[in-house]
Amino acid sequence: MAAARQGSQATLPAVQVPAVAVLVVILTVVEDVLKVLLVRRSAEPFRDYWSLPGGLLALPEPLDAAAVRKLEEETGLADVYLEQLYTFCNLDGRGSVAVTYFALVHHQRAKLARRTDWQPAWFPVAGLPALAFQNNLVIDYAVQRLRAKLDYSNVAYSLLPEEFTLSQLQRAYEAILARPLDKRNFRKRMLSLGIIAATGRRAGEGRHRPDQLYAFRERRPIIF
Amino acid sequence: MAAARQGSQATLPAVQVPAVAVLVVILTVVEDVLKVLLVRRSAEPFRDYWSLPGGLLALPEPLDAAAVRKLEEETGLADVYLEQLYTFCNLDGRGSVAVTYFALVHHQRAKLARRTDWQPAWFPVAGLPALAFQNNLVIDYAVQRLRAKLDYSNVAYSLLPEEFTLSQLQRAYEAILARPLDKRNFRKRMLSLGIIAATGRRAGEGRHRPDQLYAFRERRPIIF
DNA sequence: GCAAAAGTGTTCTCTGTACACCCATGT
DNA sequence: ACATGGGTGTACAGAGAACACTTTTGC
Repeated sequence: MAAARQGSQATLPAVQVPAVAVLVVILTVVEDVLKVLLVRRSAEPFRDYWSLPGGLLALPEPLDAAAVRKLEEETGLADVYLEQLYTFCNLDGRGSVAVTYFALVHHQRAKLARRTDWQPAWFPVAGLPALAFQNNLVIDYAVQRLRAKLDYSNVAYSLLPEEFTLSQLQRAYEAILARPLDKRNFRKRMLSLGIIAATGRRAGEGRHRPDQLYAFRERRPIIF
Repeated sequence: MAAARQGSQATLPAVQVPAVAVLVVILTVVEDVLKVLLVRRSAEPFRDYWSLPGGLLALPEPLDAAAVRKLEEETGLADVYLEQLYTFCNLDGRGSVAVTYFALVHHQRAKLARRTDWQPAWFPVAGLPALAFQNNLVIDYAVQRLRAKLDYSNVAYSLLPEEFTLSQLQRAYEAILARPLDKRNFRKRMLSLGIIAATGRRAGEGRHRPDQLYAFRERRPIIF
């Protein structure tokens, strides 16, 4: 590979050295619907389009740190599941490199930034409008990855409150996978994996039998 | 994320805008040993250390194209399995972003570039010396990914010749996984997956019973 | 005939899936 | 009493893992 001749900065630096963007797909489940956090662009290009939160990487900040910071700026959260997703090329049609991440947050803990410009908001993943910079591609990829990961990891811990009922957990899974799950099989599997444990407390809400509360044994990523 | 103020290019461009490197982990199996292609560096930093082939991304070349080109430059091969691996940050201690790929080649088809400098060579993955730019990390990651993928995809097609025996295939799997496999279970699984088919020809080599030759039905990536 | 590698089946365990009814509470 | 959601068990099918001997060839 020819080294990018960085000595000759004068001529066309934007054409020789690609810009590096960091994008974060922040997902949550609100009322049994999988949603993604988007910000409304207040500048060109794509002014007034919605897009994923992110921006150009400025040294000396490391990639992961930039993703964590962006997540924190939009939601106020730092201690959530976050992983690198994929690195896209030329989403903007100008040769930039976009390193993408995806994060899972509990929507009640997330306090969305309040701004006059670049305001963030939650959007149902199903039925998104066309987004800036082909961000739809990135979101599809993130959802695909999340669906796969639900099956062999405990990442859902990052979507739910500390304590939750098995029904809540199941509804979160169903919202993400977009298909119904069998109640008995779901409970059997969750319990046999040993990743959750009953807390002993009960949630008595609604006019029905009160239900057992559970918590994840580990609030950090575990691969089965 | 603060936009990297690209207007002020004059001062310290190398500090503000990260360099983007593309690295390719080219793996093969030679005589039942998993090997990786490394090139001997002929310039600072890390002169005379071995490192993964790669270089800085120069626009307008897209990321994937750079990886394909690099692979072709080193091995002469273009039609092999190649996928993006992960994007590392700061492997060089100077804040660069390294987008890494991994490729699988059949070592007899690969014609290594012959040069006086930056000469490539195959190295057994087990027992590598310390490489330039923490490249050992990248190789470990690639091997991990390859091991996982063997289990649920047909990527091995890219490691073997057009026709091969089931014993050859099994030895390739064993070399990569670094553990012995049961012959009967291996054959049963490979055949029941329907990804390979007997060609009808036999390989009569050596002083033993001649064996059936097989070929992958599809020489392109398939996920089970 | 012997050395070398090819080829071949059965059993068991575990996991995933399909499936329907009773229970505890609030109103 | 009834409406609402919580909670529970069994049976079947398919996949993976363990395991040993016979066959065909070259020498």
